[in-house]
Amino acid sequence: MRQAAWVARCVGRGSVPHLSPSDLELLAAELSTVRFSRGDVVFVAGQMSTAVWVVRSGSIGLFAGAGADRVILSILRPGDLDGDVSMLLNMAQPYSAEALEDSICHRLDNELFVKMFGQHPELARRWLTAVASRLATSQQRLVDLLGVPLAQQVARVILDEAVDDELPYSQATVAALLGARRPSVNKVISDLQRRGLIDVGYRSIKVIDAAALVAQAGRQTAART
Amino acid sequence: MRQAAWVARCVGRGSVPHLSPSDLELLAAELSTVRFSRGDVVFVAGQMSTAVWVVRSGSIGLFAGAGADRVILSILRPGDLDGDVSMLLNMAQPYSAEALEDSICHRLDNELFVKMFGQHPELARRWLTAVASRLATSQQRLVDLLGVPLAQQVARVILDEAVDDELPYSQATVAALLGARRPSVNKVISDLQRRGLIDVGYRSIKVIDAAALVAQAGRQTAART
DNA sequence: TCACGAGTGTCAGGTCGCTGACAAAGTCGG
DNA sequence: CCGACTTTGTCAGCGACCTGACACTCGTGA
Repeated sequence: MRQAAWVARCVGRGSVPHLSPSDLELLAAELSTVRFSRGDVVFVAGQMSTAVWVVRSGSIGLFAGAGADRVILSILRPGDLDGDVSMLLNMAQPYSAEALEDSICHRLDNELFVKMFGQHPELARRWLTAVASRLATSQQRLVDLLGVPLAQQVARVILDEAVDDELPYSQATVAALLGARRPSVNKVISDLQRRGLIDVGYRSIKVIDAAALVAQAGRQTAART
Repeated sequence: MRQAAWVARCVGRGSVPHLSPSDLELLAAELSTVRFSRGDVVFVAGQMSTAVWVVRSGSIGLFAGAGADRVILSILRPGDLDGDVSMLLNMAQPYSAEALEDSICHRLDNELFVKMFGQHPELARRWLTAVASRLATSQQRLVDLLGVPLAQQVARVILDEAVDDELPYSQATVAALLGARRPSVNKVISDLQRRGLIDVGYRSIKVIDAAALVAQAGRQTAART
């Protein structure tokens, strides 16, 4: 029950509208909760999606490619959902999903998801907002990576992905986020540590001097013609 | 009138549902048509979006960054729409839009757009599909660019953006699509031409041997764990 | 039809990031 | 508390891509 309310809150972050008690019952009936340990696979690329996932805690990485060229498209955090797009477009999952930390997710069967959002326009609107927000994020990622030296890419990804000024991922994970190689990323990270901008631990990066990191990231504030 | 029907067809490509005659009247009342010459600016990054644009003909490039680091996030083609995301998220335009060819666009004021889609659920659903489709495309672009050698990136972009086996853009534009520099891209293109895969002209690339280009692009067919 | 701007072709030199490898340090289950 | 595994730190060599430049060709508008 409480889970259903939480899902309703999270779809379309920041918005406030609630579900009615009857909605909650409807949701809770089909809503299942699944725990994943770090490294567990949530779904695999190439399969048709049968359910929509909502992250409750932890973080889930979306992986594309294989072997050394495996790349992380995005990291899902609590409140994020996935599987809806490939369901909507009736396509196979274009990426695999894997827990980057011990995580808890909710699973909604496709049919239920569609029914729910078909019946409740204001919920559908928040869904639309959620998808739009992911699109904006994905495009921002393109801007952050295209034609930018690795030192800046690393700074940007640290700033973007850090929660409470901490990044609980291995440097190999950071490299996969950038489509770069671990030794190259390590060189940048070591340099940032020596300069006192971050603190590096085992599978952990902590932000010490956020302002300096922002300078390092060197984002354009405005894009002039 | 005919314009309004066209917009209804295009939102959410491939779907067939029509608007009712009254919808058409409603749309046509506020729908304006604007012509752009190559190089004309449609909207500028940093501004709040006041309207949603639908491309009727030609192509519109979405640019981020400034000067030599200007990068193309996406190329809008007939049927594509833009401006809706930043309206929905109530944010400033994160990129500028500029005509890459002589183009014709339709403009819908935000208010009308919201009203239309609020009143017509099946239209709203196709809008959702359109946004989801753009998200999938944006993510595919990340996969196509991250950690991939330039020779493959160029082949992929030619295959993806070509219409009728032709790409009517300058090599500088192709370079901006990749976040790479023109001389580097030119080297790859010259090589492809020498090998007979493409034909290069003034502001034009034609695909000759699509199969060989696909091989050159070297995309992973499936992503294994 | 001529001049100018836009686009293409090319190059030498420099730098950045990759390759492949190895040692050292941290973590965790048994 | 030990051994296996994961993660970090580092390096030399190399290749890919960038920098900045210049000549040449193609359109286009006066």
